[in-house]
Amino acid sequence: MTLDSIDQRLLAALQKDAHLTSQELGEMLHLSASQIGRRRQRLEAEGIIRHYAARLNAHKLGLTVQAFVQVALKAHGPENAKSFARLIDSRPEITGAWALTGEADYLLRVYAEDLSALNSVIHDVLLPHPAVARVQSQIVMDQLKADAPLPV
Amino acid sequence: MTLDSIDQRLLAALQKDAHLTSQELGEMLHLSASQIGRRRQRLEAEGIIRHYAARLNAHKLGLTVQAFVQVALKAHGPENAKSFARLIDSRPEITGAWALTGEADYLLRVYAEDLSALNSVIHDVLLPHPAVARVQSQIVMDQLKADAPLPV
DNA sequence: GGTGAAATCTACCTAGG
DNA sequence: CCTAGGTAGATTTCACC
Repeated sequence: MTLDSIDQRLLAALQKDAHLTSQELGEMLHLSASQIGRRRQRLEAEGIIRHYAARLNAHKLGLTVQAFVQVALKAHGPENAKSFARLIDSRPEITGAWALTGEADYLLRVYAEDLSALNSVIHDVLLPHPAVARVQSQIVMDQLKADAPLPV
Repeated sequence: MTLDSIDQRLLAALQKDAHLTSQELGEMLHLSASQIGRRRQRLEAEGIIRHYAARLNAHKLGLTVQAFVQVALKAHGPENAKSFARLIDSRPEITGAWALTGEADYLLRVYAEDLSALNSVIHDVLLPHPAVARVQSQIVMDQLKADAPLPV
């Protein structure tokens, strides 16, 4: 359960490149490949490593517009919240959604092919939903850092 | 360069689980393992697949607080922006940073062990920086969706 | 689309503190 | 008793056909 310094460096390395072999990791961390494999299995079994994922280049997929959308709901009841959560789940272009403290209820991270597609998400998906009171979107002009590894 | 339906399903699958073997993917997509391997290599070479990364459980790492911080800079010059970008780069607890249209200049995604650690980032890291005019933080109360796969 | 050599993973075994 | 290192069989990848 407790992570020693080798676990921490192992997690840092696997967050940068999940395809590093136990051999390579062993050389980096001065440990045998078999021990690396055992530690990795333990970290997976404990759920500290949730899964391994391919990271794609959004621009090369044609997703040239990225935006954050703040959404306020009409009433703060569990009914509205559940209905809104189902909407979020159903839209693949919404890749992140968080309930926040403060004035706006939710923050959404949205990818779109162009500005018109982004506006379509706002006007044809979010605003027509009965639980949604108002939305405000801000377009990403520059991405200084994105989905960086968690500090370990 | 252009993606057919198999490429799209391949990318969707690899975003969910980067450790799927060519054999398994071939069975899912009704294609031979060698063809899957070739397509994967092509997608990597074209940069559509940027890399493979382990995804960790923030809570199990002790990072129980997550927040979004809006930052306004004092002046809109390249000097201030560069200096601020260096600050962002140097802080591992800031895992995302975007320059946005609208009133606030930047949106930061921050992980911290507790509220006091989050406040330390705001008061000891961000506010003392000469380029920073003001910050406003909103804590994540509920994560409906996080780092979902890109739509392909 | 298929094949085979090389690399990799994983379960098991042994040694040392 | 727990952690580290080594080994063999099964699996996977990848260059070639």
